[in-house]
Amino acid sequence: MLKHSKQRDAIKNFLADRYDHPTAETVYMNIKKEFPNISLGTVYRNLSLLAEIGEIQKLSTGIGPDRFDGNTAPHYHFICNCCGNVLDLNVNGLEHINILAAQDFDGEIEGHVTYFFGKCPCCKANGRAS
Amino acid sequence: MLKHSKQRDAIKNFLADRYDHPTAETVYMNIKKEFPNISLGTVYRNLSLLAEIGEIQKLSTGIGPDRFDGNTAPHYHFICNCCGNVLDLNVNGLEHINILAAQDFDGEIEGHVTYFFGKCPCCKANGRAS
DNA sequence: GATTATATCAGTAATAGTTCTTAATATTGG
DNA sequence: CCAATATTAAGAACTATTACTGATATAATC
Repeated sequence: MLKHSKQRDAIKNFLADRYDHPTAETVYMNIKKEFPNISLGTVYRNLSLLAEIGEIQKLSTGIGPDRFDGNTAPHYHFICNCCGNVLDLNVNGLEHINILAAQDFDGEIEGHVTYFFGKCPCCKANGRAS
Repeated sequence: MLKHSKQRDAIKNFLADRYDHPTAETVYMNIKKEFPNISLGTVYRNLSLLAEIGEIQKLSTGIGPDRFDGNTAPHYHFICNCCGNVLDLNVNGLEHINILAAQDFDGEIEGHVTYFFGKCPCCKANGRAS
């Protein structure tokens, strides 16, 4: 049974307003402005809980700490090899790749996770190296 | 300047013979049979080094520790939601998804990482739940 | 509204996975 | 063979995350 909590609300609302996929640490630092006594453990617990019930998305990019996304609409993510920023990426026509994957596979494909890597618009414009 | 090392060779050869994507810990346990004094740090350092120069692949699935794959030929990976095993998956027609991703994107897509999730053939056959 | 059950909390300790440091050893170019 | 230096083993340190604790907040029941 799930009880209401101000801390959890604040975490969810904070993520809903951002598009930069903050880490647990960043969420913690920011929620602290509103709840000076909140603990990092509470932030982690609620982020995990929210991700589990599908109200936020957890991004495990393999580079640094996990990141969180308040946007639950289906979309993909791009990670800049150069500056490390994580950007939203709308990619059409990728829905079918589960079917492609299932072609020669005896198990059951239920979903996939894809991260794109490269140079973000900013780093590309400034000629920075990957 | 890269010097030759027996330990690194052993790690690379070990991975070349396996198709189960072992973790650093598993590599360590096995190499220990041949080099009883090898240290876990050495295993980690060489795995990172080998991945960096492209002689093995590092898999950061977001679930548990990183895994390593001696097969450098392009292929995808499947993670069983049920038993956690990581399987190789050959998926045709996925080469173009970088182009799809680049469509509405001002940066530069250099690559992607995709993990498929679901029920492996074994868990499916045994009717296990995800 | 008071009572009760329990989910959540803050604070902190503990863990997992990985990287770093150090002094000794192994490899290679000259 | 010798000097230069990459690599090693051992263990400390570090980062990210989870677990434990007793206290507090929330919601259901009386």
